[in-house]
Amino acid sequence: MRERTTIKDVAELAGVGVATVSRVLSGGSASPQTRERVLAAAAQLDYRPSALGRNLRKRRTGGIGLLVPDITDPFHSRVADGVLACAHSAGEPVIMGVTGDDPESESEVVGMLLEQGVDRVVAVPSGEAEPWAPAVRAGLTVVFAARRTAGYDEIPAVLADVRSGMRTAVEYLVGLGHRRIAYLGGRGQAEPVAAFRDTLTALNVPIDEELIVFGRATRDSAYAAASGLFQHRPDLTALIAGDNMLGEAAVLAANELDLRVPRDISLIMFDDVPWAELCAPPLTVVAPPARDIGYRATELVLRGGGRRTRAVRLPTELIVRGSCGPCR
Amino acid sequence: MRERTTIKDVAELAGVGVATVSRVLSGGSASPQTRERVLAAAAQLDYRPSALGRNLRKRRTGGIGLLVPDITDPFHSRVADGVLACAHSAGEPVIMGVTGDDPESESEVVGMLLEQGVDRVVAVPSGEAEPWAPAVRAGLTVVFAARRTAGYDEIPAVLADVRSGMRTAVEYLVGLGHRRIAYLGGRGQAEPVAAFRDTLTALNVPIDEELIVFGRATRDSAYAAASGLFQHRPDLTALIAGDNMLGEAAVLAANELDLRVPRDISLIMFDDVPWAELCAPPLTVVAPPARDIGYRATELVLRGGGRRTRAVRLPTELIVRGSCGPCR
DNA sequence: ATGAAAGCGCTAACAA
DNA sequence: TTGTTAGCGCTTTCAT
Repeated sequence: MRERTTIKDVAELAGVGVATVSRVLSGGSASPQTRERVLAAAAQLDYRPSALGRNLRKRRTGGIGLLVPDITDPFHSRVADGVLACAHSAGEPVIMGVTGDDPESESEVVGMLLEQGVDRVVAVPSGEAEPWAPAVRAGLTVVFAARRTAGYDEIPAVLADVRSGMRTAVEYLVGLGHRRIAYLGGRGQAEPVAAFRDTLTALNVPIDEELIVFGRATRDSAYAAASGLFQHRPDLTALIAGDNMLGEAAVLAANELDLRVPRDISLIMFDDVPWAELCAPPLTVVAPPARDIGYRATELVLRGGGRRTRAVRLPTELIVRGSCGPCR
Repeated sequence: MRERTTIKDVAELAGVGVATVSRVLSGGSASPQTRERVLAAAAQLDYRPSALGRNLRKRRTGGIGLLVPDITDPFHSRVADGVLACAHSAGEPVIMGVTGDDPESESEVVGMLLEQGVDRVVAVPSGEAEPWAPAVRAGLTVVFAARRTAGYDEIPAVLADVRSGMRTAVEYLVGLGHRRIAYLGGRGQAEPVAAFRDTLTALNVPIDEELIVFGRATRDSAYAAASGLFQHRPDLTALIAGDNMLGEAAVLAANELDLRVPRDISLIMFDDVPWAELCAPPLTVVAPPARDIGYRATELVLRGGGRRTRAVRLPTELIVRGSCGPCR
């Protein structure tokens, strides 16, 4: 790296003091003359103020931290995209880390963020509480996106309204005549299951515990769970997958077992992804506003976390395509 | 943000000078006694050295910049994942920005990186040259990933070996009896088209310029291009799509026009994505090692760009699934 | 082996 | 309006 141009160089070339340069560049008062000279010098030297020096001095690091379980997951990548977009328009750099949904790794990343002096972070948390202790102890502003973590109810969160999304989905299926509906969920997410149960109850459909199944956060585990469900319970007529990976597993398993969709089994997936339209038949989904979640979470963190905001819930949308049919 | 614990606090509590703390924490020499005391104090105060202070002092910002056109694109998200993984294991934070493949936006992001004092960047460039002028002028180490930009041949790049990938794909198709093969590419990518032409020539298949078509970087444009191709040239028997978005468009357009794959048209897509297996029929693809590209590019940038490395090409893999059949 | 002191590039008080 | 100066938290000579 070549020697960096500093404020001193600019001051020298412009024949003024460093403070004047600083003032001019941050829009402070200066005589038109001086301002001119400083600007010219800065331009000539291609000067860029060092965020390092500035932040050190201001005792606050700019920038916002972004933490997602897996950037290759289309849902999380859309959340990230929203965060990036908002941060960009606010002129804030974003420091990103992936956790793999592993609390240990999450701790590391939080530590890294702390070390970097980042004082605002948007995170899709693993759900474990411990990794966040150092962050709150250090007093940084965190906003959770898409999920929250038990024990930190005071940390604001921007979430999809899964309750209403689940209600819509289940009502749709029940309206089609289905009664033996399975829910294939991810681990550690209490809310969707609760909503699933509640809706069933509200509609007077008996809850069959065997039809509530969880996969861990790997493709194989998801596939195993879906496949197991289909094989053990051939009486099943509909399935709701809790995220796109689970949905993918369900489609794959159904294909593999020669189940016809929607004749043999109706499928609904939480999360809308490009391939949902490409499937045969195209998948009916509950679409969460992933990008908005990221965007709004970032707005919130930029505003300092919003004193009284606990959680904002963004509506989901049921997109009916071809994967659900009347109960056989 | 609460008052940060500084090296001074630790020194005070341990009853030593700040220099000693610094030394101990960075593995310098110290008497076992002192070391003990310092470590204890640091632990008690939950001290984390500020990267800000350190970097300012060392006159080099740690961290590596990452620049992709679109983080929601599965290819780029895998590249990003590779970068993140490598950076993580090297203990380097990554500052990320998206460009939307827009040179103007790219310039902005590069400027932001420069301002942050980042001195190493991995980028999937838009292809335009101007945005990179400030970066090379400032002397930062850049490594391109997946693409390069004309005019900056001295900047090392980690690429998929599209030439050989293209050769494999075309040979496979020709082996199946196809002769009217279309190529649907993205704008501004010269290499794949050239490889397409060369392979055709080498195999004595006449080149039909009408069958070489480009879409811009939007879904609509890609769809229009694919659809137009199918409609204007019903004699077409095979199509190669240059990336996953183009492939998606091709599948969609084929469905829409009731073309049966592979009976009416054989399809090969560059890039392997989860939905390729979900399609009916599953898509035959040329899989580029996206994650590796990111990983290797990061290794390279960490090594300082490798004095004499110009380009490293990683092999692709033809994955035969069900979207290609014998020529009708 | 350890501490004192000099900055790294910047901004904010304070003077002039 | 402008310049001088004192740090922000850290590492690194240079003495001790």
